[in-house]
Amino acid sequence: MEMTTEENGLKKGPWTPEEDRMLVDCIQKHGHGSWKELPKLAGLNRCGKSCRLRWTNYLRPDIKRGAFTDEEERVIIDLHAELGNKWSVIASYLPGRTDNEIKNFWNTRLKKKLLRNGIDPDTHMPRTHLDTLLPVLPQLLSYNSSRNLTWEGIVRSQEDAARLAKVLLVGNILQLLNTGTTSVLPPVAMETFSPSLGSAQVTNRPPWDSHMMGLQLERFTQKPEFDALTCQPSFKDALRPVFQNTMETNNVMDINSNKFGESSNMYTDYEVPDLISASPVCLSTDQEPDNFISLAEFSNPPTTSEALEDILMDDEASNYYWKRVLE
DNA sequence: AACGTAGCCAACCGCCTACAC
DNA sequence: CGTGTAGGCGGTTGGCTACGT
Repeated sequence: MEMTTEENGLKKGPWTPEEDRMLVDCIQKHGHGSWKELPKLAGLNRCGKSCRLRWTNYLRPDIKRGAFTDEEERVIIDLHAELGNKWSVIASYLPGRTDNEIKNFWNTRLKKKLLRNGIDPDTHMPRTHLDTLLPVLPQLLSYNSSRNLTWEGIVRSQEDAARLAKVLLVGNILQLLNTGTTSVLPPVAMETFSPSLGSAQVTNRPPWDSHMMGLQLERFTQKPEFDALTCQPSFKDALRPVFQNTMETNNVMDINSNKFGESSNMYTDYEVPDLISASPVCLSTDQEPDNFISLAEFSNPPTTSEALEDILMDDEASNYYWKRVLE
């Protein structure tokens, strides 16, 4: 690898084992009180900043090497949802991991994983339905066009479309209640609709990771009786029965508490699922990518998407709640 | 075998903040 | 209070490697 040298004569680029040894020796002898003075003390032709970075990100004895565990992954996702790109703060919750390492892990893997799961990595909220549906549109089209649709099939597709519209609307209502903005992706797996849509090999997941779902529900339940935007009675009353069970059974983070991270089990109370397969018919076990999760994982513990499914699948209940919502 | 591409990660860059003077 | 400097932080780059064509 080519060695680069700055105009001031200081070396840049990758560190050699010899340089590493000199730096470690020096810090063990003298500590690193002044990073500016350290290179001279160590006999290194590097700037203090470079030495500090090398030490903190690579040579420090308490650095934890190796792949991130699932637990660490969950912590990072949840902390990022709370803190954003505060890598140094996030690193403080993960002993032995550096901010740089976490940042790289986030940018190269977690971000993509969340995107695949339909979650916007910046907001930790579901991506827009267009973002989500467009990638699978060709599959949906090719699947349906590959069949000779009978009238029954056509009607079925219409039903699918109606169900999809309902899901989108529920998602938008939820987001409106929570953030005052709309545009949200369909929060349930495609197989919810019908086999005609469910056969598409699409990366589905619950609408939000469990943690965020907890926040959503918490906010949801703490909404004032009247909607702040419309000064009308909130939709929550109409929807509350649907979520009651979920709210009672799920552990949710107390967003009013500043004790984030103090609970020893707060990261084990829920799972951040990966992806679920769109259709057991379509995907055999050995075909499933490792980032897919089973439907069983998806449905336990109960989530809002289950509640949504209840709305959608139970026609009587559906009619009742939708009547309430639309009134 | 050669080439192209994507993923990964160490290291650098530039900006911000705290602090000393 | 203004200025200079060191340290810290997040964003970005560039090289290495693995994999696909």
